[in-house]
Amino acid sequence: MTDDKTMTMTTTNTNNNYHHGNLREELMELAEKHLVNEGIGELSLRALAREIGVSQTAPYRHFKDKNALLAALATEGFRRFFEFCLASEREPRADLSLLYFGLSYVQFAKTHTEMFNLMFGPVLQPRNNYPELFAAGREAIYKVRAGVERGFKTGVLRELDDVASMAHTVWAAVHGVATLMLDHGDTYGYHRDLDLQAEKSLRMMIAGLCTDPSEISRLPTIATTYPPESA
Amino acid sequence: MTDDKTMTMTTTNTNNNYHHGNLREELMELAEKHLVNEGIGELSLRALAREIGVSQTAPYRHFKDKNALLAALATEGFRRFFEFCLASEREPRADLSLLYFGLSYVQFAKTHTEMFNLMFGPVLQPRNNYPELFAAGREAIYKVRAGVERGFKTGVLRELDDVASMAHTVWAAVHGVATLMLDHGDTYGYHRDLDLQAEKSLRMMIAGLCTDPSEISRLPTIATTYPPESA
DNA sequence: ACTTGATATGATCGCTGTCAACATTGCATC
DNA sequence: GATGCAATGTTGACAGCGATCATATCAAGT
Repeated sequence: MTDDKTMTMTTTNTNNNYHHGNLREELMELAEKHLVNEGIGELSLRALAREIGVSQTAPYRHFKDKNALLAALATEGFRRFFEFCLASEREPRADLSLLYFGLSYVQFAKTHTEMFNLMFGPVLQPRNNYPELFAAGREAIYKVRAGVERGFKTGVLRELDDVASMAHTVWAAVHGVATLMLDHGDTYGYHRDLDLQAEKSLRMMIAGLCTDPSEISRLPTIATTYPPESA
Repeated sequence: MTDDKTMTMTTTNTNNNYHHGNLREELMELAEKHLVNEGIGELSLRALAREIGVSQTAPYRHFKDKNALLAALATEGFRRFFEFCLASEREPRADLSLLYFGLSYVQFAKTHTEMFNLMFGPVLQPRNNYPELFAAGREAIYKVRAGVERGFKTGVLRELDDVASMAHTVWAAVHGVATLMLDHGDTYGYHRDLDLQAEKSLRMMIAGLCTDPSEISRLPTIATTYPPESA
């Protein structure tokens, strides 16, 4: 659309039109904007280059191919996601912490849908070629694992199985609620409060893993007000 | 590859090379084959037409665009899936029936990965333009709903919430286990038995919704032998 | 001043979905 | 049996895409 090549530069720019000087970052920024607005299907390296005002092959100096850019984007997305979850990690009660993590997960999926699909969907699978992205995914799992371990130590979680297995279960519950909301939101859809439903499902499943299930049902639903205020 | 236009015809063919006579069905069959073997990314209408030996725009006589063919494919996929779940519906105990449904779901996702992603993934979303596909999705939900209702009537499921809400929860659990297996199989991956893990997670979550949780843990794991023999 | 390495360019290939105009066929109707 | 029409398939073209190549330009270190 905007066909101007007028100084879209940001930093490290020595006012030179041949070398852009900051292409990689700018590509990432713009790519994310397009990802958010138009979705992954409409994201094209050529369009990005065109919009930035650079030749269509310039991006290939910074990313081996399209997927490499997407992988970098997804890795950055995980960084955002971890910030997004900080509040839930601060909760001292392990069962509530897991619930809050789940709510964060669902909220993130809802507010960053395309990014979520990119991070957790099948596009960048398998992850052999993206070690950073792979590591980010593992880090996410370890967060749940830590929550489960804490739940064991404090006695709020039933030790139905080993830590890894129960962490997998919690993750599956959380992941299921989130993806179901995205992938089948309109199948359930209309006239149903999906946020509230998501929270109810999360509570039911997590409560089933707790020594005192009633505890997690005690406090009022907070789907609409979560996360507290940060992020 | 095979550049021959030599009699790939099947039925209703009056030995005429201009009108193929059975193009729609043949497109679907071949498309599914490609979907299974190469994945959705490599599926191209042109390639299909080429392979069948018909002009590259012929498919558009039968499908408005590529997504329309994918939608038809997904709808057919649901039909297969329902057959795949028949055994689980025959189980009289509601809790076990839900567990078996979950196992079917996971097995289907594992053995028909690309189809599963097409059916339940974000590619064909929203479903406003695919009423048949939409209806198929609803039908799937109703099956879970029926299982939950049965669980209520026979008293094996705790009435933690209304039928719709608990059906959503069960579906989320099942969906989560399956998609987690696909989307993050290699993140968890290596040296873990994903089938067994999936079953364990399903059991834990469903047991949490049962009046007698121990019951569902009693019988031995069957992940590797499910479904029984049919399909 | 000269080399070197990083970066951007333009041309090009093969692929895709889609469209408009045209050709062929089968079937229903006269 | 001839005619007309709707369904079906063809031809040719267009624009957009990812990707690769040899080449041009620049910045910085020697």
